[in-house]
Parts: sequence; C-alpha cells; structure tokens
Amino acid sequence: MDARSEGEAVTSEASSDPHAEAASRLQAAGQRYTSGRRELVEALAGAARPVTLPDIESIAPGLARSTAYRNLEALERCGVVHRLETGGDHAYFELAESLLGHHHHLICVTCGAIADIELDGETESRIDDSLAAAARESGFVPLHHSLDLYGRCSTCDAAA
Amino acid sequence: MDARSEGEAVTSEASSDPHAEAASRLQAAGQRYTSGRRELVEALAGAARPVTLPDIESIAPGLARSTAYRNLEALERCGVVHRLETGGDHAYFELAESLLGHHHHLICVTCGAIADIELDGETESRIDDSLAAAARESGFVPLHHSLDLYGRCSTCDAAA
DNA sequence: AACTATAGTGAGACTCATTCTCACTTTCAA
DNA sequence: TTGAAAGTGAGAATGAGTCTCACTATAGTT
Repeated sequence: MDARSEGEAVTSEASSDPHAEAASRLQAAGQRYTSGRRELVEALAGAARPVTLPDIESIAPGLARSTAYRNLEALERCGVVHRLETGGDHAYFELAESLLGHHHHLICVTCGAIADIELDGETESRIDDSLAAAARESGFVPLHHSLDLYGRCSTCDAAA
Repeated sequence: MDARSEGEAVTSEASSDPHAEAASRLQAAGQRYTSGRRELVEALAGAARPVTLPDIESIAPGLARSTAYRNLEALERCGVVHRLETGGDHAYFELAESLLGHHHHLICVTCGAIADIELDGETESRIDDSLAAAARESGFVPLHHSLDLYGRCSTCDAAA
C-alpha cells in the first residue's frame, strides 16, 4: 500500500543514510538525535535482519533497557523504525520501509529467525489492488500491508 | 500457501461443522472434546471475527482463565484454532483456516478491531508463487502465509 | 560564560497477559 | 469399580515491556 503506486519505491529505498534521515525526522518532531539513539539506528542498520531487544543489547551493550525501549518507540513514532510482532517472546525491530524499502518476511516457525524478501512489482500492485477493493467494501481506509511467509529455515529443516 | 493449489480451498471451507472437526482432531491426538472446549469452539464460531480472551470470557463466562488459555493452545496444536498477534495487549483467536477457509485481515490501527476478508484466487496464487520463489532462494520451506491490511476502520476514520 | 527551559537517561519498581503448579475431578477402557 | 490418564480451577509465578523520578545533557538566550 504505502500510498504510492509505482517507481517511487526505488527512490525511497535509495533515500539518504539512516542517520541523516533519523536526525531530520526527530528534529521535525522537536527531538534530539542523541548518541544512544544513534547507536540504536546503527545496530538496526548493521543487522541485515529484524532484531530483538536482547539482540540489540548484545550488539550495543551499555544502553539501559528502559532507554532502548523508549527510544525505539520514539523512532517508531517518527517513522524511522518498524516494530513487528511474531508471536515469539520478543518483538522484532527493523528500520522502517521508508529507509529499507518495501519488503516482506520469511519467518521460521521452529527457531523464529526472520529474513527479509522482496516481491516483484507486479505482484505487489496486484496485492494492493485486491486489498484496496476489499477495504473499500468495509469502509476501511488502507494504510499499509504486511505479508509474511511462515515455514522452516534451511537449518531447522535440515535438523528434522 | 497451504500446500494446495486450486479448487481445494472451497472444499476445505465446506468441511464439516467445527465441533465435529474439533472432536475428531482432538481424538486423533488422544485428547477429549470436553464441554469447556466445546464452549470455546462455539464462541469462536459464533463471533464473526477474531476475538481476544476477554471477549471469550464475556461470551462464555465461567471458564477459568487458565483453562481457556490451555485449551486454546490445545486446539491450536491440533489445527482447530489459529492465534494471531497484532501487537495489541491481547492475542486474537479464531478458527483455523481449515475450518474458516483461507482469508486475511483488516486491522484498525486506531481501535485494534479486526475483520476477515478474502482475496480473489488469482491474486492468492500469484502471492503463493512469488513467495515460493523467494523462499526457494533462501532454502526456506514454505508452510503458510499471512497477509494483513492495516488502516482505519470506518468508525475510527469518521471520528478523525 | 552563566541561566534556563526542555529533552534524554538509567535504575529499578511496576503492570498485566500469559503460563505454570498442584490438588482435585472427570472420563475412558478393561 | 477401578485405576490410569486427561482435564479443571485457583492462584502463584514469569517476564516483556512500561512507567517513575531524580539526575544529566543540550539548545537557545542574554
């Protein structure tokens, strides 16, 4: 969905580096881009996949847990971070789609690992159209969609 | 995904009533279909949408909370119930797709309400194909997908 | 440079959905 | 009918995530 139709996806993926983006978005909200927040963005940008709070703590030790959660929420509110709930113990965090580009997830039902994937544009627009049609029938105003594939990652599949 | 290609969806939607299905699946797992479990299935079948545990308690009072959770888990394990995590306070429960048919959700970002929707078969198979292709590249064995549309329900949109 | 208002931080207390424990009850099968 | 296994309820326990509050850092002003 994402309130865009075509082409723009590429542009937004190519958007400036995460730090510049985070700084300007926070500033627009009257907030500061502190070193703690920078570390968070750095950790998310460095991981090639969504991470949990324990992951973040091991990547960037020294951040108080309460501060990490608080800042992830602040970054989420200004569109820099996206939180995903998978049903596991912890929520996963990643850079928002405005920084990472629109994508989906492979989620291992055995170990919980998550990987990012992208679908071809034609499939995406077909999904958007179908969802928009369904939403219209319910008087529902679409904002964005999430599409995740559950299965077994190669490691867990080999172990079975 | 659902390990089927076409046509079968309709058949599985038309599958026998939820109680018969639950009874036989539980029995196959060496478990009993008690009155408490029947009440749970009844509550889920009666609601036209996914419900939370508090919802269930108000529909079917008198079920101990621990028992309700325990039974929802048992029903989930044998494929009668599906749990969905939306990031809200509570998990949502609904009958599994083998009983309800394959479908997706509209989720209101404001009030959390969830409604079921169905997409046309052509879009579904296109999604399955694209996801399968992406999974193959990662050595990932696909099991099922979830596709949810986030937005504002008509009530919340009117109030804004 | 000193002042001040506002934003951010850390440590730990707190909340509350969900799970666990355990003594008791029900059911099935022989 | 009797016993083994499954289910139940009440409350305790768990733990991810949030909140509180006293303290620190920063931007803007004079």
